[in-house]
Amino acid sequence: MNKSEKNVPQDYKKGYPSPSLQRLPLYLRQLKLYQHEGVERASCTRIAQDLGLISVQVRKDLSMTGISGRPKVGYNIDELINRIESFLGWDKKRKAVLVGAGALGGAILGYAGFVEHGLSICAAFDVDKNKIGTSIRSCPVYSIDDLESFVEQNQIVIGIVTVPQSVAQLVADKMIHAGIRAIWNYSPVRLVTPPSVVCETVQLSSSFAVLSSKVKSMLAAEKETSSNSQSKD
Amino acid sequence: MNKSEKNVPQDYKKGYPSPSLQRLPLYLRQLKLYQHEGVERASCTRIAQDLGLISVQVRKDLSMTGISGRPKVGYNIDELINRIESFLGWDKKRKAVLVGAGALGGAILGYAGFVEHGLSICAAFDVDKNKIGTSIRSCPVYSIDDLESFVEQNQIVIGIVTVPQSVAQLVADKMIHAGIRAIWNYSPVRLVTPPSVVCETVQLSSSFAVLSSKVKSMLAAEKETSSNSQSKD
DNA sequence: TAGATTGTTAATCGATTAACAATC
DNA sequence: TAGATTGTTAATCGATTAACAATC
Repeated sequence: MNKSEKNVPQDYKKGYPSPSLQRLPLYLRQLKLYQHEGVERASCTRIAQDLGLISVQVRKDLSMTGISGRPKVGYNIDELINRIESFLGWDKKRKAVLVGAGALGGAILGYAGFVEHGLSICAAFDVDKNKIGTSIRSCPVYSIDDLESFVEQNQIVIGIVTVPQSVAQLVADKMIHAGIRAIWNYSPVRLVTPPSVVCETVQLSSSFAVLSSKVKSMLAAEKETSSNSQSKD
Repeated sequence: MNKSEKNVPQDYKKGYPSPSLQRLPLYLRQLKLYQHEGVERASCTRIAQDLGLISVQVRKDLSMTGISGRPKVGYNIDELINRIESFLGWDKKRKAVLVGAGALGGAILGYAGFVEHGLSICAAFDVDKNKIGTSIRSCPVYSIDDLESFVEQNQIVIGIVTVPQSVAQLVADKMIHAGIRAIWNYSPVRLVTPPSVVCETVQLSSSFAVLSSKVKSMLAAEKETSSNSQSKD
């Protein structure tokens, strides 16, 4: 086996359907609500109802995790939570660094939810001398020059990119060179990464595009209705 | 026509495919790069190549906007940019308010990209007395008690929810009551809204779930490879 | 003209949903 | 038992991709 990995396919295993993966956190949150209420079991019917989905979809999604439920009864909530968390690897701590200690970086550092999902952001890095040496939300901010040694010494797996787009690829390259294995990219740049490094990009504007389209359709529909039955090609 | 709107369907018009809508900002960004380079025309082949897509998909997506290109030549970049922007309504200013002036709210206020997309955040609202009266990124922060009158007086269309989940529905209700027509929800709560108010939720953890799954598959594949050909059911 | 490209219809693929047997 | 539910196979739906004619 050699390190230049020629035959690593884009999908390491077979890959699970992305829409299903994206729904898992929804289930997890809902199940924790039930747990908090002291409920012990949940059926797909109930989960689906509470999340505005249909039960067969919930069942199929949950089956990814290998859970097995009991007819008429449903799933054991504690077990289901454990299954989802271990399926996503959220039961294990994954060490991460964040590069770009601006407003967006600060928001991610401050979002407690990610900690619950096993994400442990050990340090932030920036070029701004006013930030270097300080702490943001009890996370130390270091110089970008120290990124490589920090990643190596602390066996960091995940790199979070929250820098301006002009330097996003540069930062990613530094991360890759330092031995990072996964990049969570909040910049709009399509990062180039080797096949041995996975990458997931959060497109902040894509959600706004969907909202904008809905708004436009809504306003258009209203205009049409108000100018009664006056059709316009 | 009465205000209780019984027959407003979830999809006002017919609704465009969400995956296509989400790709439009990618095209827009790439086209602006070309424009910046002084290029006048772009083909789908080129756009697709630069974005890691295939040309027929780009062509189909762009056709939503009603653009027409010239065989062998491609599309006029200026025109295409205009088409995409007007298709999404990004050529018009949409007034918005943001409720929850925390770290996430601050990041959204600071993200210049949204301004370019016609989003004009006129004011932020919070309950924290230390924040009320201040400005975040030159956006004034008011008391949540002033939300309703502000929305009415300034004809605000969009409400951005960046509050903790415990109060998300409460805030949404206030927005709806004040006359907001669209909610951009950054809380993990499934907000209940009347059919006359559109809502788009940004699930921050869904992207992390996808990344986590990729990481897990990657690590599993490596383990398998290192423990050579020792298959394990 | 030849060849690159657009625009569109048809085929394919993948995800969602329906149907139904098994089960507690 | 009857009925609600799980688990799974089949059908449907929608998005992607292939094929190809039209065009500059």
